[in-house]
Amino acid sequence: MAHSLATAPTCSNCPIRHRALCARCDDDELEDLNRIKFYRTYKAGQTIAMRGDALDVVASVVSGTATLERGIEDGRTQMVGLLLPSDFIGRPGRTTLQYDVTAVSELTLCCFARKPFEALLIQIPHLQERLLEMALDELDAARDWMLLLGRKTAREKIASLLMLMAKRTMNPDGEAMGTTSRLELPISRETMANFLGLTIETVSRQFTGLRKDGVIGLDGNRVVLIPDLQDLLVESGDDGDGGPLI
Amino acid sequence: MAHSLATAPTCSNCPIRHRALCARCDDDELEDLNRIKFYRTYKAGQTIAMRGDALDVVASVVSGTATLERGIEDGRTQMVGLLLPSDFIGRPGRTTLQYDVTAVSELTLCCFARKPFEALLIQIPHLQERLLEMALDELDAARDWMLLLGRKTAREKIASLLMLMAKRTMNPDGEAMGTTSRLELPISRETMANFLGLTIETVSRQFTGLRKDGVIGLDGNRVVLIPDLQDLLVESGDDGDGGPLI
DNA sequence: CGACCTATTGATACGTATCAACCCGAGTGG
DNA sequence: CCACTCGGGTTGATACGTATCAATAGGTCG
Repeated sequence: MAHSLATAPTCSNCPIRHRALCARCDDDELEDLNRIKFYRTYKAGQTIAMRGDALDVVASVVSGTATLERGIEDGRTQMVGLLLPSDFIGRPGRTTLQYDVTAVSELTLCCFARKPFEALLIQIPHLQERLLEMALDELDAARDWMLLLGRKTAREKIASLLMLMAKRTMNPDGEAMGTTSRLELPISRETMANFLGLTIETVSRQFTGLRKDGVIGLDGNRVVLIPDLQDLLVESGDDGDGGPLI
Repeated sequence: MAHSLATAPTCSNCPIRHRALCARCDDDELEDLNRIKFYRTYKAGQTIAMRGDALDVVASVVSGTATLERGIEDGRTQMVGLLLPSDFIGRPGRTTLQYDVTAVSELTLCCFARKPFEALLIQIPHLQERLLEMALDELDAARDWMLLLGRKTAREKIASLLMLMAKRTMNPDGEAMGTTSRLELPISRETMANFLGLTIETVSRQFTGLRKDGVIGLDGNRVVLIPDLQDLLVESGDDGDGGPLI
């Protein structure tokens, strides 16, 4: 299971201080959170919690990547969320978990017991405001994903996923047009397939298709080279105007 | 465009008083909301707002049905939300709309100008709490829909949609097992197709398939008879345990 | 009555799933 | 050091499900 970190970093130099749940909190409020927080770490591939489990802690992702998944009996599963640093796990007012949560890389969580957390939520409006904002952002992302799942072709799905990761990974204006971007994939082909509502084989075929057409280059299994982001954007089926896929 | 109601009903006998945004508000808080609210009505088929429009009002659905849709240039569209009475339109802190909103039946909205609404949101914690709860519920619904779009067959999709509507429409324990349930569809085949990520033809074929197999009966285009809800549940691919699709 | 809209049904095409073989790099143990 | 295995990935042949194109039916409205 999870083991605690040797030393608990302080909130003030926390890497997700300004993007996570606590983004709007002032120093006093941060101190309230600090008193009840504790860390947990997980290894890649480890199950964090399963659907139906009692939900007695909520947490923020500090570092690493986790997935939210939903499945049916016969084995089919669909990923419904990708949790990156600063994302939040759990929901106040609900006592059981709705999804399977899995670490896909080494993962560190900043945890709070649910009861005291809910108390703080009432006490600190900044917390509630930020949580609302984050929930609405996730809702937008989920809805964009619905368009992808319902209406896009396999090739468009892959291109969309690559665009999504590229936008999140790369420095905002780092790679200008003309420059080849280098994208390190944080997830396996199987995870991508679950994310996109495809099979592993189809994912693999689309990768080779995009490579043969010169849209991307491959350097091993986990590195994608993107000569021209605009080309990839066209393949994704999205229009440029701050379209879907935040 | 929209025309105002002749008389503005009072909040206290509002049909969505206890399920909408204002569910947790006490009488004083309700009065604050009441002062800034106004009604708008739309006809079936009418466009309420389009993606990119300035979002200067937010609203609750009082009666009728509306849809939230997202599209790509080439004409493909995917419905990302079905708005029923008590559901909320718009989000605080954002000034432009992300989706196309359309009335699919005669529709009445209880509207608030965004600015004064955001002020009330800070002033009335009950409002913020409820909005958070509703956003998280919608997020769960969106994620369940992702499983449907990504992994279910056409037949399962139709069965799931019918189960969803049946659960929302029928009185909780009204139709017990053994009784044939009667379900009036609020949406056309085309709307269903957009919702499920299918074409009209496929929707139609699945309806006749389910009918030939005795899972449902059809009485005209808009009425479905369900001899045994359990049979339909099996077809939907969901397990019984308070599964997906609220 | 004809025009029109929604829904149904049929024939066929196409995209992705499925089943199966193979490749490759990393461990592992003889 | 090499043979072995194992997991992840790629590639191929084929099946199946849904989209597409096209024609028809039924209802409503002018």
